[in-house]
Amino acid sequence: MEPRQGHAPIRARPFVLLRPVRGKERRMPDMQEFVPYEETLLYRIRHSAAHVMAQAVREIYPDVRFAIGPPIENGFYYDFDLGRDEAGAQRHFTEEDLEQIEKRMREIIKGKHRFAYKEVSAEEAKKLFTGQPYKIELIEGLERGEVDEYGNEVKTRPVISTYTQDTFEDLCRGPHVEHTGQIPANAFKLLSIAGAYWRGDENNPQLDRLYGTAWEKKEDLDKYIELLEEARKRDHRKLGRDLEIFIFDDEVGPGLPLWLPNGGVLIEQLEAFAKEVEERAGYVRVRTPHLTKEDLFLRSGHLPYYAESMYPPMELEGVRYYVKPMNCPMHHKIFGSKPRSYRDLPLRLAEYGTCYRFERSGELFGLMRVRSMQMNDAHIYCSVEQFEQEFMGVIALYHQYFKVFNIDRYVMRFSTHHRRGLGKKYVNNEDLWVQTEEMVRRVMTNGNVPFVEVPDEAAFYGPKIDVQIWSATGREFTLATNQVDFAQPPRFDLTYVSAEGKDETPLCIHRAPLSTHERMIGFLIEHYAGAFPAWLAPQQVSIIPIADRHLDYTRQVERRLRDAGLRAEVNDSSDRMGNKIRKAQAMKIPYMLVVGDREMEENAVALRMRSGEDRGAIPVEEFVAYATGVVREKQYE
RNA sequence: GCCAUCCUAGCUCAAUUGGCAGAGCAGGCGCUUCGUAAGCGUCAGGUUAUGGGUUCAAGUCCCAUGGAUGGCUCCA
Repeated sequence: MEPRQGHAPIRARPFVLLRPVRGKERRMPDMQEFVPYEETLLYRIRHSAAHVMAQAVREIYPDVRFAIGPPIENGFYYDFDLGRDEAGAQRHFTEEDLEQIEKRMREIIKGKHRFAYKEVSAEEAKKLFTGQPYKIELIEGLERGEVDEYGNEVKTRPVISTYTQDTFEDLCRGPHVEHTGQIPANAFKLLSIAGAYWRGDENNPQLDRLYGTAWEKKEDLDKYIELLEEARKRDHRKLGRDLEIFIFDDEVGPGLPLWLPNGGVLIEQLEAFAKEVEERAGYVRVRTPHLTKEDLFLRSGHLPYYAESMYPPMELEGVRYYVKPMNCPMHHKIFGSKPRSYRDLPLRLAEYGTCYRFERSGELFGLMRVRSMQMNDAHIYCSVEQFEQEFMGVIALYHQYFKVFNIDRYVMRFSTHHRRGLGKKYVNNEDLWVQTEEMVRRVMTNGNVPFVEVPDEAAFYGPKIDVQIWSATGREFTLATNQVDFAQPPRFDLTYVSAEGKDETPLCIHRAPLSTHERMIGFLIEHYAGAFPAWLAPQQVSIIPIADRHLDYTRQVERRLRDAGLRAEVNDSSDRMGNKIRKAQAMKIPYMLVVGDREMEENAVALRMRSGEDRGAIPVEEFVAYATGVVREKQYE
């Protein structure tokens, strides 16, 4: 996969990058780059552009109230509260405002106004920002020395400072460029208007956020715009439709994908692969229903924590049933279905389970975030002594899969609990949290697996290792997950008899290395830009007769390839050869076999690769051996 | 769910800003039988997302609903 961005200095230290500041700030780290973003010129340019934008906004909306305006990856934003109009309705920016603001920003830049730094006392600061409630709140936070502008805790009491350029003074710790003239007037652009909650809390008022991008020079801006366009072409939502992999239908409902035949092939191939790998790794397959009684989810502890993301229950003969949002409780039931001995452990129950989760409408995102999904799920029941080996076994599976898919742009995130969530987001047993987290930390460290630790991202029943990936358009998702569960086995009274003849409670590892079909395929479409390796490609071979007299022969070739297990089809349309090739290319079919008089004569086919490479005529049997080999070995050409 | 924007044929997009809904690609049919990314012709395809309103007249203006997109929030 191409680096998403190779030309901009970005934050390098994962701990800085992935600090839990939410949203856009989290990004794929580039391990090659060691200059902290905060220390780059680009950071100053973007930060300064945000201030200039704020000044321009105030000139249009004099009674605007300012929130915060930091540099971010690729640009900057500023949050504003435009107040209410005469009718009492909240005012918002319009598209025309954007143009006007951008124009005004260029004028301010031309003025070469100095950015003047000033330290102030909290008292002075509050006086300076009279009538600016958000700034006052920030100052009070700084005064108490508790939180920074994002609401994150800080250790030391910071200095309160302001920067002034031209007529505009803003609460700010910098740094900035020396004067507005150092912001390249032709290398920035305002991008969009968005709503954003004050301090990222949906219970707070929603502000108007203006996003902009800024670069050191125009060519960088142009490159960035081009990059965005390239990303759009790679977007699985576009490719999914063009390549006829899946659709969404209004009448079916949002977040409920319909898999077209091509998508069906992808699913079948992934499942066959998973089955093969899991069987070798000692998993056994189970199958469980889509529905269960409410009691099961009360027992598992899901209902009190996650009822909001579950579809509402249906009541039948006085009993409430839920569509399952996960498979674990049923697997627990299978574990508990008979007495277990330590000799049964580890027991690895696998199922590509079909789950339904109610995601709020605005949270849906193509295949990456859906309401119906099929998980590459399994639950491993093991003793504490077996934990390390089992946990590492799962990490090894990840690596095995990722190697086959050539996935290398990811971050393993160690998601731990946070004290403030105990009893709410998390099972209330801090000792067990600390203990299992230490266990995972040790296992990962011993196994030499790089990871970043992020507090307050755990599952409600235990810590986990998530594999974080980025969509073509830059959104972060958890692809695979490997979770420790110390809470559910006791809730289900799961036990096994130890060698000493005592009842012990097993640990449970929840794992989904291949994610869900939805997210995995969404990711793979973008990862391969639709050009799947042959083993996954919905159609592997397009057989192209040059003229109708070659039709019979191509049908024989088709028969031979299908017998060999290849997904091949003759293009028998009245198109000319060139157009048949063009259509096969558009569908990103790995192999095109052109057949004319010469090939027919020699029982051969002329092999054209998806890359455009012409490999010339080869015997049919040679192609069969070659293609089946590539498929068998899951090679990516 | 919240804020903003958008919704015209399967896809990509037009329609002189309130005055006869159109093109390319894709599809059907016919002709063409061709050597590595677009052969020619022809036909069909639409209650302009849905419902209501304003108007002599609505794809265009207003309201509601649905869906999508960019963010925010959320993400077991």
